[in-house]
Amino acid sequence: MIVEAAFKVIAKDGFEGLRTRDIARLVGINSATLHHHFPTKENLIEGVANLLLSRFRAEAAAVEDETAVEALDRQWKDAIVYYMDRPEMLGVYREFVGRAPRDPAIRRLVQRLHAGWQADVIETLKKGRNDGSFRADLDLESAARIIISTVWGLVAQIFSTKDDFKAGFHELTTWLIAEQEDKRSAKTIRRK
Amino acid sequence: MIVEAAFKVIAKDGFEGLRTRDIARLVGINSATLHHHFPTKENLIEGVANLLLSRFRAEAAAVEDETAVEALDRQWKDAIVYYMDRPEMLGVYREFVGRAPRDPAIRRLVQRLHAGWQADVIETLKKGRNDGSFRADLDLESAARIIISTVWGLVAQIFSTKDDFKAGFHELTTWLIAEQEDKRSAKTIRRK
DNA sequence: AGGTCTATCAAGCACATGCTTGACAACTGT
DNA sequence: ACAGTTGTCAAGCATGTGCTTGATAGACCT
Repeated sequence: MIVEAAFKVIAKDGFEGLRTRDIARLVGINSATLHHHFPTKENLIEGVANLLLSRFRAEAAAVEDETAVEALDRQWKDAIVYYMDRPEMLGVYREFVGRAPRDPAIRRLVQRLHAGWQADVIETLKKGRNDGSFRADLDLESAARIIISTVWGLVAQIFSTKDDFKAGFHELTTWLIAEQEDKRSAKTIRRK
Repeated sequence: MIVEAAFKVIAKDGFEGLRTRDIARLVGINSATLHHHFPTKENLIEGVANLLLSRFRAEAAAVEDETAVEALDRQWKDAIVYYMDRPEMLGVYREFVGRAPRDPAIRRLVQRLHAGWQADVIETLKKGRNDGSFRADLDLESAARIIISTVWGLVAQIFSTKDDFKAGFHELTTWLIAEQEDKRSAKTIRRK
Protein backbone atom coordinates (compact mmCIF):
# COMPACT_ATOMS: atom_id res chain seq x y z
CA MET A 1 0.00 0.00 0.00
CA ILE A 2 2.82 2.39 0.86
CA VAL A 3 4.76 1.93 -2.36
CA GLU A 4 1.56 2.06 -4.36
CA ALA A 5 0.67 5.40 -2.82
CA ALA A 6 4.19 6.66 -3.48
CA PHE A 7 3.92 5.42 -7.06
CA LYS A 8 0.76 7.43 -7.61
CA VAL A 9 2.22 10.56 -6.09
CA ILE A 10 5.35 10.35 -8.23
CA ALA A 11 3.20 9.80 -11.32
CA LYS A 12 1.19 12.89 -10.53
CA ASP A 13 3.66 15.33 -9.00
CA GLY A 14 7.06 13.86 -9.69
CA PHE A 15 9.86 13.38 -7.20
CA GLU A 16 9.56 16.99 -6.20
CA GLY A 17 6.10 16.30 -4.83
CA LEU A 18 7.09 13.25 -2.82
CA ARG A 19 6.78 13.81 0.94
CA THR A 20 6.99 10.95 3.39
CA ARG A 21 4.33 12.64 5.51
CA ASP A 22 1.94 12.83 2.56
CA ILE A 23 2.41 9.18 1.72
CA ALA A 24 1.77 8.24 5.33
CA ARG A 25 -1.41 10.30 5.39
CA LEU A 26 -2.61 8.81 2.12
CA VAL A 27 -2.16 5.32 3.48
CA GLY A 28 -3.66 6.31 6.81
CA ILE A 29 -0.68 5.62 9.01
CA ASN A 30 1.66 7.69 11.12
CA SER A 31 4.78 8.89 9.37
CA ALA A 32 6.86 7.15 12.02
CA THR A 33 5.26 3.88 10.98
CA LEU A 34 6.22 4.56 7.40
CA HIS A 35 9.79 5.11 8.48
CA HIS A 36 9.61 1.84 10.36
CA HIS A 37 8.98 0.02 7.06
CA PHE A 38 11.14 2.26 4.89
CA PRO A 39 13.89 3.71 7.09
CA THR A 40 14.87 6.31 4.50
CA LYS A 41 13.18 8.04 1.62
CA GLU A 42 15.69 6.38 -0.66
CA ASN A 43 14.41 2.99 0.44
CA LEU A 44 10.89 4.06 -0.45
CA ILE A 45 11.97 5.20 -3.89
CA GLU A 46 13.74 1.88 -4.29
CA GLY A 47 10.45 0.19 -3.49
CA VAL A 48 8.70 2.23 -6.15
CA ALA A 49 11.44 1.31 -8.61
CA ASN A 50 10.85 -2.37 -7.94
CA LEU A 51 7.13 -1.90 -8.37
CA LEU A 52 7.66 -0.17 -11.71
CA LEU A 53 9.98 -2.91 -12.91
CA SER A 54 7.65 -5.70 -11.85
CA ARG A 55 4.65 -4.02 -13.47
CA PHE A 56 6.43 -3.59 -16.77
CA ARG A 57 7.48 -7.21 -16.62
CA ALA A 58 4.02 -8.40 -15.74
CA GLU A 59 2.54 -6.64 -18.73
CA ALA A 60 5.16 -7.74 -21.22
CA ALA A 61 3.09 -10.64 -22.50
CA ALA A 62 5.04 -12.84 -24.83
CA VAL A 63 3.00 -13.53 -27.93
CA GLU A 64 3.65 -16.69 -29.89
CA ASP A 65 3.41 -17.22 -33.60
CA GLU A 66 3.26 -13.66 -34.75
CA THR A 67 5.01 -12.22 -37.75
CA ALA A 68 7.53 -9.43 -37.41
CA VAL A 69 5.10 -6.90 -38.81
CA GLU A 70 2.46 -8.05 -36.37
CA ALA A 71 4.93 -7.82 -33.50
CA LEU A 72 5.96 -4.33 -34.48
CA ASP A 73 2.35 -3.33 -34.78
CA ARG A 74 1.61 -4.80 -31.38
CA GLN A 75 4.50 -2.86 -29.90
CA TRP A 76 3.17 0.40 -31.37
CA LYS A 77 -0.23 -0.41 -29.93
CA ASP A 78 1.22 -1.29 -26.54
CA ALA A 79 2.91 2.08 -26.48
CA ILE A 80 -0.35 3.81 -27.32
CA VAL A 81 -2.18 1.84 -24.65
CA TYR A 82 0.37 2.90 -22.08
CA TYR A 83 0.02 6.47 -23.25
CA MET A 84 -3.76 6.57 -23.26
CA ASP A 85 -4.78 4.19 -20.48
CA ARG A 86 -1.84 3.90 -18.15
CA PRO A 87 -0.17 7.28 -18.08
CA GLU A 88 1.04 6.71 -14.52
CA MET A 89 3.45 4.04 -15.73
CA LEU A 90 5.01 6.40 -18.25
CA GLY A 91 4.93 9.29 -15.81
CA VAL A 92 6.89 7.36 -13.24
CA TYR A 93 9.24 6.05 -15.89
CA ARG A 94 9.83 9.60 -17.08
CA GLU A 95 10.60 10.73 -13.56
CA PHE A 96 13.10 7.95 -13.08
CA VAL A 97 14.79 8.74 -16.39
CA GLY A 98 15.01 12.37 -15.33
CA ARG A 99 16.65 11.45 -12.07
CA ALA A 100 18.94 8.82 -13.57
CA PRO A 101 21.83 11.20 -14.35
CA ARG A 102 22.15 12.07 -10.68
CA ASP A 103 21.43 8.74 -9.01
CA PRO A 104 23.48 5.63 -9.77
CA ALA A 105 20.87 3.21 -8.40
CA ILE A 106 18.14 4.71 -10.54
CA ARG A 107 20.46 4.80 -13.50
CA ARG A 108 20.91 1.06 -13.21
CA LEU A 109 17.16 0.51 -13.09
CA VAL A 110 16.59 2.68 -16.14
CA GLN A 111 19.38 0.96 -18.03
CA ARG A 112 17.87 -2.41 -17.25
CA LEU A 113 14.41 -1.38 -18.43
CA HIS A 114 15.86 0.26 -21.47
CA ALA A 115 18.08 -2.66 -22.43
CA GLY A 116 15.15 -5.04 -22.19
CA TRP A 117 13.07 -2.82 -24.39
CA GLN A 118 15.83 -2.47 -26.96
CA ALA A 119 16.40 -6.22 -27.00
CA ASP A 120 12.72 -6.76 -27.76
CA VAL A 121 12.76 -4.33 -30.64
CA ILE A 122 15.96 -5.74 -32.08
CA GLU A 123 14.52 -9.23 -31.89
CA THR A 124 11.48 -8.13 -33.86
CA LEU A 125 13.55 -6.29 -36.44
CA LYS A 126 15.88 -9.21 -36.92
CA LYS A 127 12.97 -11.56 -37.47
CA GLY A 128 11.44 -9.20 -40.01
CA ARG A 129 14.70 -8.71 -41.80
CA ASN A 130 15.28 -12.44 -42.03
CA ASP A 131 11.84 -13.26 -43.38
CA GLY A 132 12.02 -10.48 -45.94
CA SER A 133 9.28 -8.24 -44.62
CA PHE A 134 11.74 -5.59 -43.49
CA ARG A 135 14.49 -4.03 -45.52
CA ALA A 136 17.59 -6.13 -45.88
CA ASP A 137 20.00 -3.27 -45.39
CA LEU A 138 18.69 -2.43 -41.93
CA ASP A 139 21.21 -1.69 -39.20
CA LEU A 140 19.36 -3.40 -36.37
CA GLU A 141 20.82 -1.44 -33.49
CA SER A 142 20.42 1.94 -35.09
CA ALA A 143 16.92 1.17 -36.23
CA ALA A 144 15.97 0.00 -32.74
CA ARG A 145 17.39 3.19 -31.28
CA ILE A 146 15.38 5.31 -33.67
CA ILE A 147 12.19 3.45 -32.89
CA ILE A 148 12.76 3.70 -29.16
CA SER A 149 13.68 7.36 -29.37
CA THR A 150 10.53 8.06 -31.29
CA VAL A 151 8.44 6.32 -28.69
CA TRP A 152 10.36 8.16 -26.05
CA GLY A 153 9.48 11.37 -27.83
CA LEU A 154 5.91 10.59 -26.94
CA VAL A 155 6.74 9.59 -23.42
CA ALA A 156 8.72 12.75 -22.85
CA GLN A 157 5.72 14.64 -24.15
CA ILE A 158 7.39 16.06 -27.17
CA PHE A 159 4.49 14.61 -29.11
CA SER A 160 1.21 15.83 -27.84
CA THR A 161 -1.52 13.72 -29.36
CA LYS A 162 -2.29 10.15 -30.22
CA ASP A 163 -2.59 11.15 -33.87
CA ASP A 164 0.89 12.65 -33.87
CA PHE A 165 2.10 9.41 -32.45
CA LYS A 166 0.32 7.31 -35.04
CA ALA A 167 1.54 9.46 -37.93
CA GLY A 168 5.10 9.07 -36.69
CA PHE A 169 4.69 5.34 -36.50
CA HIS A 170 3.19 5.18 -39.93
CA GLU A 171 6.16 6.98 -41.38
CA LEU A 172 8.59 4.78 -39.51
CA THR A 173 6.86 1.65 -40.70
CA THR A 174 7.01 2.86 -44.27
CA TRP A 175 10.72 3.20 -43.90
CA LEU A 176 11.15 -0.16 -42.32
CA ILE A 177 9.11 -2.27 -44.63
CA ALA A 178 10.63 -3.81 -47.70
CA GLU A 179 9.44 -2.59 -51.07
CA GLN A 180 6.31 -4.29 -52.30
CA GLU A 181 5.92 -4.59 -56.04
CA ASP A 182 2.24 -3.92 -55.99
CA LYS A 183 2.80 -0.72 -54.07
CA ARG A 184 5.43 0.73 -56.31
CA SER A 185 5.47 1.71 -59.91
CA ALA A 186 8.73 -0.01 -60.68
CA LYS A 187 10.47 -3.12 -59.56
CA THR A 188 12.77 -2.46 -56.65
CA ILE A 189 15.55 -4.68 -55.56
CA ARG A 190 16.71 -3.87 -52.09
CA ARG A 191 18.74 -6.84 -51.12
CA LYS A 192 22.30 -6.71 -52.28
CA MET B 1 26.06 37.01 -12.95
CA ILE B 2 23.20 35.71 -10.86
CA VAL B 3 21.32 34.02 -13.69
CA GLU B 4 24.56 32.66 -15.08
CA ALA B 5 25.37 31.05 -11.75
CA ALA B 6 21.84 29.65 -11.54
CA PHE B 7 22.19 28.35 -15.08
CA LYS B 8 25.33 26.46 -14.16
CA VAL B 9 23.81 25.01 -11.02
CA ILE B 10 20.72 23.80 -12.88
CA ALA B 11 22.93 22.27 -15.56
CA LYS B 12 24.88 20.38 -12.94
CA ASP B 13 22.36 19.48 -10.27
CA GLY B 14 18.98 20.18 -11.81
CA PHE B 15 16.15 22.12 -10.24
CA GLU B 16 16.41 19.96 -7.17
CA GLY B 17 19.84 21.37 -6.49
CA LEU B 18 18.86 25.00 -6.91
CA ARG B 19 19.10 26.97 -3.63
CA THR B 20 18.89 30.73 -3.55
CA ARG B 21 21.48 30.78 -0.79
CA ASP B 22 23.91 28.75 -2.88
CA ILE B 23 23.51 31.03 -5.87
CA ALA B 24 24.10 34.06 -3.66
CA ARG B 25 27.24 32.49 -2.22
CA LEU B 26 28.52 31.57 -5.68
CA VAL B 27 28.09 35.13 -6.86
CA GLY B 28 29.54 36.48 -3.63
CA ILE B 29 26.53 38.41 -2.41
CA ASN B 30 24.13 38.15 0.47
CA SER B 31 21.03 36.11 -0.17
CA ALA B 32 18.90 39.14 0.70
CA THR B 33 20.57 41.00 -2.14
CA LEU B 34 19.67 38.20 -4.48
CA HIS B 35 16.06 38.46 -3.39
CA HIS B 36 16.26 42.16 -4.02
CA HIS B 37 16.99 41.47 -7.69
CA PHE B 38 14.82 38.36 -8.00
CA PRO B 39 12.00 38.64 -5.46
CA THR B 40 11.04 34.99 -5.81
CA LYS B 41 12.74 31.82 -6.91
CA GLU B 42 10.30 31.63 -9.80
CA ASN B 43 11.61 34.97 -11.04
CA LEU B 44 15.12 33.58 -10.98
CA ILE B 45 14.09 30.52 -12.94
CA GLU B 46 12.38 32.81 -15.40
CA GLY B 47 15.66 34.63 -15.78
CA VAL B 48 17.43 31.37 -16.50
CA ALA B 49 14.75 30.52 -19.05
CA ASN B 50 15.37 33.78 -20.86
CA LEU B 51 19.09 33.15 -20.81
CA LEU B 52 18.59 29.70 -22.29
CA LEU B 53 16.33 31.03 -25.01
CA SER B 54 18.66 33.87 -25.94
CA ARG B 55 21.66 31.56 -26.05
CA PHE B 56 19.93 29.11 -28.34
CA ARG B 57 18.92 32.00 -30.55
CA ALA B 58 22.40 33.49 -30.57
CA GLU B 59 23.88 30.21 -31.71
CA ALA B 60 21.32 29.49 -34.39
CA ALA B 61 23.41 30.91 -37.17
CA ALA B 62 21.49 31.09 -40.41
CA VAL B 63 23.57 29.63 -43.19
CA GLU B 64 22.94 30.80 -46.73
CA ASP B 65 23.24 28.86 -49.93
CA GLU B 66 23.38 25.37 -48.56
CA THR B 67 21.66 22.34 -49.99
CA ALA B 68 19.12 20.40 -47.98
CA VAL B 69 21.54 17.57 -47.41
CA GLU B 70 24.16 20.03 -46.22
CA ALA B 71 21.63 21.68 -43.92
CA LEU B 72 20.59 18.36 -42.44
CA ASP B 73 24.20 17.41 -41.97
CA ARG B 74 24.89 20.72 -40.28
CA GLN B 75 21.97 20.15 -37.95
CA TRP B 76 23.31 16.72 -36.98
CA LYS B 77 26.68 18.28 -36.34
CA ASP B 78 25.20 21.09 -34.33
CA ALA B 79 23.49 18.53 -32.13
CA ILE B 80 26.76 16.68 -31.64
CA VAL B 81 28.56 19.90 -30.81
CA TYR B 82 25.97 20.72 -28.20
CA TYR B 83 26.31 17.23 -26.81
CA MET B 84 30.09 17.16 -26.70
CA ASP B 85 31.09 20.75 -26.07
CA ARG B 86 28.12 22.48 -24.50
CA PRO B 87 26.43 19.89 -22.32
CA GLU B 88 25.15 22.61 -19.96
CA MET B 89 22.79 23.89 -22.64
CA LEU B 90 21.26 20.47 -23.11
CA GLY B 91 21.26 19.80 -19.39
CA VAL B 92 19.28 22.91 -18.67
CA TYR B 93 16.99 22.24 -21.59
CA ARG B 94 16.39 18.76 -20.27
CA GLU B 95 15.54 20.12 -16.85
CA PHE B 96 13.05 22.54 -18.29
CA VAL B 97 11.42 19.83 -20.39
CA GLY B 98 11.15 17.70 -17.28
CA ARG B 99 9.47 20.47 -15.36
CA ALA B 100 7.22 21.54 -18.23
CA PRO B 101 4.35 19.20 -17.38
CA ARG B 102 3.95 20.85 -14.00
CA ASP B 103 4.66 24.48 -14.81
CA PRO B 104 2.66 26.41 -17.41
CA ALA B 105 5.26 29.16 -17.83
CA ILE B 106 8.02 26.65 -18.48
CA ARG B 107 5.74 24.68 -20.75
CA ARG B 108 5.31 27.74 -22.92
CA LEU B 109 9.07 28.26 -23.12
CA VAL B 110 9.67 24.65 -24.08
CA GLN B 111 6.93 24.76 -26.68
CA ARG B 112 8.45 27.85 -28.20
CA LEU B 113 11.92 26.31 -28.39
CA HIS B 114 10.50 23.10 -29.69
CA ALA B 115 8.31 24.71 -32.33
CA GLY B 116 11.27 26.69 -33.63
CA TRP B 117 13.33 23.57 -33.87
CA GLN B 118 10.61 21.66 -35.66
CA ALA B 119 10.08 24.52 -38.11
CA ASP B 120 13.79 24.47 -38.97
CA VAL B 121 13.76 20.76 -39.63
CA ILE B 122 10.58 20.89 -41.68
CA GLU B 123 12.05 23.72 -43.74
CA THR B 124 15.10 21.62 -44.51
CA LEU B 125 13.08 18.54 -45.35
CA LYS B 126 10.78 20.47 -47.63
CA LYS B 127 13.70 21.95 -49.51
CA GLY B 128 15.26 18.53 -49.92
CA ARG B 129 12.02 17.00 -51.05
CA ASN B 130 11.49 19.68 -53.63
CA ASP B 131 14.94 19.46 -55.12
CA GLY B 132 14.77 15.71 -55.30
CA SER B 133 17.49 14.84 -52.81
CA PHE B 134 14.98 13.49 -50.28
CA ARG B 135 12.24 10.99 -50.91
CA ALA B 136 9.16 12.39 -52.58
CA ASP B 137 6.72 10.51 -50.38
CA LEU B 138 7.98 12.06 -47.16
CA ASP B 139 5.41 13.21 -44.65
CA LEU B 140 7.23 16.34 -43.54
CA GLU B 141 5.72 16.67 -40.10
CA SER B 142 6.13 13.04 -39.17
CA ALA B 143 9.66 12.94 -40.49
CA ALA B 144 10.55 16.05 -38.53
CA ARG B 145 9.10 14.52 -35.40
CA ILE B 146 11.13 11.39 -35.85
CA ILE B 147 14.31 13.34 -36.39
CA ILE B 148 13.68 15.52 -33.35
CA SER B 149 12.76 12.57 -31.20
CA THR B 150 15.92 10.81 -32.17
CA VAL B 151 17.99 13.83 -31.27
CA TRP B 152 16.03 14.13 -28.06
CA GLY B 153 16.86 10.50 -27.35
CA LEU B 154 20.44 11.64 -27.15
CA VAL B 155 19.61 14.66 -25.08
CA ALA B 156 17.61 12.58 -22.65
CA GLN B 157 20.63 10.36 -22.37
CA ILE B 158 19.03 7.31 -23.82
CA PHE B 159 21.97 7.16 -26.17
CA SER B 160 25.23 7.02 -24.37
CA THR B 161 27.96 7.70 -26.87
CA LYS B 162 28.72 9.92 -29.79
CA ASP B 163 29.07 6.83 -31.99
CA ASP B 164 25.58 5.65 -31.09
CA PHE B 165 24.37 9.05 -32.08
CA LYS B 166 26.21 9.03 -35.39
CA ALA B 167 25.01 5.54 -36.26
CA GLY B 168 21.45 6.59 -35.62
CA PHE B 169 21.88 9.60 -37.86
CA HIS B 170 23.43 7.54 -40.58
CA GLU B 171 20.47 5.21 -40.60
CA LEU B 172 18.01 8.08 -40.57
CA THR B 173 19.77 9.76 -43.47
CA THR B 174 19.67 6.55 -45.45
CA TRP B 175 15.96 6.48 -44.98
CA LEU B 176 15.51 10.08 -45.92
CA ILE B 177 17.58 10.26 -49.02
CA ALA B 178 16.09 9.47 -52.39
CA GLU B 179 17.29 6.39 -54.15
CA GLN B 180 20.46 6.87 -56.14
CA GLU B 181 20.84 4.70 -59.20
CA ASP B 182 24.54 4.23 -58.72
CA LYS B 183 23.95 2.94 -55.22
CA ARG B 184 21.33 0.36 -56.05
CA SER B 185 21.32 -2.68 -58.23
CA ALA B 186 18.10 -1.84 -59.98
CA LYS B 187 16.34 1.26 -61.04
CA THR B 188 13.97 2.54 -58.40
CA ILE B 189 11.20 4.95 -58.97
CA ARG B 190 9.98 6.51 -55.80
CA ARG B 191 7.97 9.40 -56.98
CA LYS B 192 4.41 8.60 -57.79
C1' DA C 1 3.52 -16.68 32.28
C1' DG C 2 7.27 -14.36 30.67
C1' DG C 3 10.23 -12.73 27.14
C1' DT C 4 10.93 -10.95 22.64
C1' DC C 5 9.69 -9.02 18.41
C1' DT C 6 6.80 -6.15 15.49
C1' DA C 7 3.67 -2.52 14.20
C1' DT C 8 1.93 1.43 15.61
C1' DC C 9 1.49 6.28 17.53
C1' DA C 10 2.11 11.29 19.47
C1' DA C 11 5.43 14.35 19.94
C1' DG C 12 9.31 16.48 18.64
C1' DC C 13 14.26 17.36 17.04
C1' DA C 14 17.36 19.30 13.70
C1' DC C 15 18.11 21.29 9.91
C1' DA C 16 17.21 23.37 5.37
C1' DT C 17 15.24 26.99 2.81
C1' DG C 18 12.48 30.81 0.71
C1' DC C 19 11.92 35.13 2.00
C1' DT C 20 11.58 39.44 5.32
C1' DT C 21 13.15 43.09 8.33
C1' DG C 22 15.55 46.97 9.54
C1' DA C 23 19.65 49.35 9.00
C1' DC C 24 23.28 51.67 6.39
C1' DA C 25 25.83 53.73 2.68
C1' DA C 26 26.37 55.24 -2.00
C1' DC C 27 24.38 57.41 -5.69
C1' DT C 28 20.92 60.54 -8.24
C1' DG C 29 18.00 64.14 -9.43
C1' DT C 30 16.36 68.66 -8.11
C1' DA D 1 21.92 70.36 0.42
C1' DC D 2 18.56 67.20 0.84
C1' DA D 3 15.09 63.74 -0.29
C1' DG D 4 14.49 59.69 -2.52
C1' DT D 5 16.12 55.58 -4.73
C1' DT D 6 19.09 51.57 -5.03
C1' DG D 7 22.19 48.00 -3.66
C1' DT D 8 23.92 45.79 0.06
C1' DC D 9 24.20 43.30 4.59
C1' DA D 10 23.44 40.63 9.25
C1' DA D 11 20.05 38.58 11.44
C1' DG D 12 16.06 36.13 11.73
C1' DC D 13 11.20 34.41 10.86
C1' DA D 14 8.09 30.77 9.32
C1' DT D 15 7.53 26.80 7.48
C1' DG D 16 8.50 22.30 5.52
C1' DT D 17 10.52 17.92 5.99
C1' DG D 18 13.31 13.64 6.86
C1' DC D 19 13.81 11.11 10.62
C1' DT D 20 14.06 9.90 15.93
C1' DT D 21 12.39 8.99 20.57
C1' DG D 22 9.95 6.73 23.92
C1' DA D 23 5.89 4.52 24.80
C1' DT D 24 2.02 1.02 24.09
C1' DA D 25 -0.37 -2.98 22.52
C1' DG D 26 -0.66 -7.13 20.27
C1' DA D 27 1.47 -11.44 18.19
C1' DC D 28 4.47 -15.23 18.63
C1' DC D 29 7.59 -18.49 20.84
C1' DT D 30 9.12 -21.42 24.75
